[in-house]
Amino acid sequence: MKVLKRAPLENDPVPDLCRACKARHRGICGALDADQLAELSRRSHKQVVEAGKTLLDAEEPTTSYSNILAGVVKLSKMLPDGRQQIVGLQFAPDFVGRPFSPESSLKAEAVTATVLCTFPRNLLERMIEQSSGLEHRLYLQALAELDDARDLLLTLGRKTARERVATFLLMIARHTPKGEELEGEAESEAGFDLPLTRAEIADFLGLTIETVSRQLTKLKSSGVIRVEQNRRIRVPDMELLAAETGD
Amino acid sequence: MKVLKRAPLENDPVPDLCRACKARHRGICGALDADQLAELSRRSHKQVVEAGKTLLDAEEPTTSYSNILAGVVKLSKMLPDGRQQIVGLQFAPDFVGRPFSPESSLKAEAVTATVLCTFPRNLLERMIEQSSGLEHRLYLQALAELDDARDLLLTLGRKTARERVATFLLMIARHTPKGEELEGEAESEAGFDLPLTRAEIADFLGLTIETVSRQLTKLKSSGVIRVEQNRRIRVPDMELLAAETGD
DNA sequence: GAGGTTCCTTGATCCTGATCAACGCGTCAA
DNA sequence: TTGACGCGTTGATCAGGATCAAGGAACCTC
Repeated sequence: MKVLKRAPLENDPVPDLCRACKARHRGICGALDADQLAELSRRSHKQVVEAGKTLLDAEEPTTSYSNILAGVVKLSKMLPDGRQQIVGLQFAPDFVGRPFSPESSLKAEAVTATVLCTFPRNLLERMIEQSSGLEHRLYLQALAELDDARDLLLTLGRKTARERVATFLLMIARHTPKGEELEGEAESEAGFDLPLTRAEIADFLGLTIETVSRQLTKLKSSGVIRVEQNRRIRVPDMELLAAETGD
Repeated sequence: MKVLKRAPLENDPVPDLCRACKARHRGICGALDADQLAELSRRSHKQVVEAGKTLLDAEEPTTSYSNILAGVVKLSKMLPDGRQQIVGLQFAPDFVGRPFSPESSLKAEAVTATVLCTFPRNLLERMIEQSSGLEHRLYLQALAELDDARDLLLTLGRKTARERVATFLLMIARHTPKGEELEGEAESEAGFDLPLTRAEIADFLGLTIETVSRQLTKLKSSGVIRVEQNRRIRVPDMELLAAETGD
């Protein structure tokens, strides 16, 4: 769990792997030179966190950032009276954090068991100043997150409950890596597991638990999806699901 | 309207002003060295566009970016059946464009008469490669836009119609520069003009025209705001308005 | 195996905001 | 002057999704 205090090896066979987590920080490591990578490796640590673990808290000073190696992280905002909205979902190999702001205005929380490589905030911000490649990677991710957020805005502002649920299912299907799909698929049937509970899906889509549940039931009886043991979804025909999203 | 073909002057008294629009591209020019600024100036042109003018179109290849010098620009997305959602509002001195994507997934349109300084897309993308300072400025703006988008997600996902309208009014109030406020204010009364029509406010808030109109009427009869000639809003007590936003 | 807890589904009812419709007002052109 | 048009308001009604309520299934712990 703690840092590997290994000195940088000039002849390291895999010089672009973080030595702490033994993985390539896609989007981070690739932009660093050997010295920077060595320093980042020294001050990173790999951790496996369980579902529900808070990574960043709103109104709390941020002390560390992470890269997601596996798992799903939700970003959420809350109103004083407790109403909650999930404003983003992040998957490997996303970077988790809000650079250049002493505190995040949102909460980042592991949705599933999640593998992270974590490093100090001020180290990253120093490296950004040194390495324009690093900032470029982060900029590209911010632009991608902005695109995602605006897609979700369209969903929340203008789509019906059924369209929202279909949009969500399609999004998760697209984030399920090939090879992690479920077995035993007839023809080109797609299958995946939902990483979120019904309550979380509701908080993502601006709906209630009951509405999410009912819309899933309706999509099931329309033959668009099959649902097995709550979390497991099968989609006989992706086109059919896509036709339900409204766009 | 067209470019000023002036050679860079070493002893220019205001070297950080774009020579085309005679303004500082806040967020852009400040990050450039003298040569870059000269080139940008040469290939920029200042233009005044009227309300409704499209700056960027969804699914169309992007050929130019702009800085807003004055006015308001809306970013919107549309569903095939015509439902529309405004996913962002931009004010001076924002940069308008989506770097590193050949085409935008959204439409950018002037909401009011707007003054722009416009330059070719590929020039900017080349300068980003040369100047890490420039990319840093753009990254900061993208992060700010991301924060805005996520605030709006909370509004669309979890707030009531009344809260949404109050949130919108407060946002416009905050974007009205001091000094451009309306005259004749008793005590610390705030006043401003709405840059958007009711239909645009509705598209921003995920509501209908009628609901926006009714909620404005209700805020008026509650004494939170006064409305003069449709577009002019006065807020006797900002705290009272803020208390209506839900956060 | 009893009871608790979490997660999910389903039914009944309610209510917020959408929809449909009419009208007022200002502007512009014929 | 007249009518058309854009913009906004208001009223009547409707409906989609929220709320309230109950219960089932899986998984704990004791």
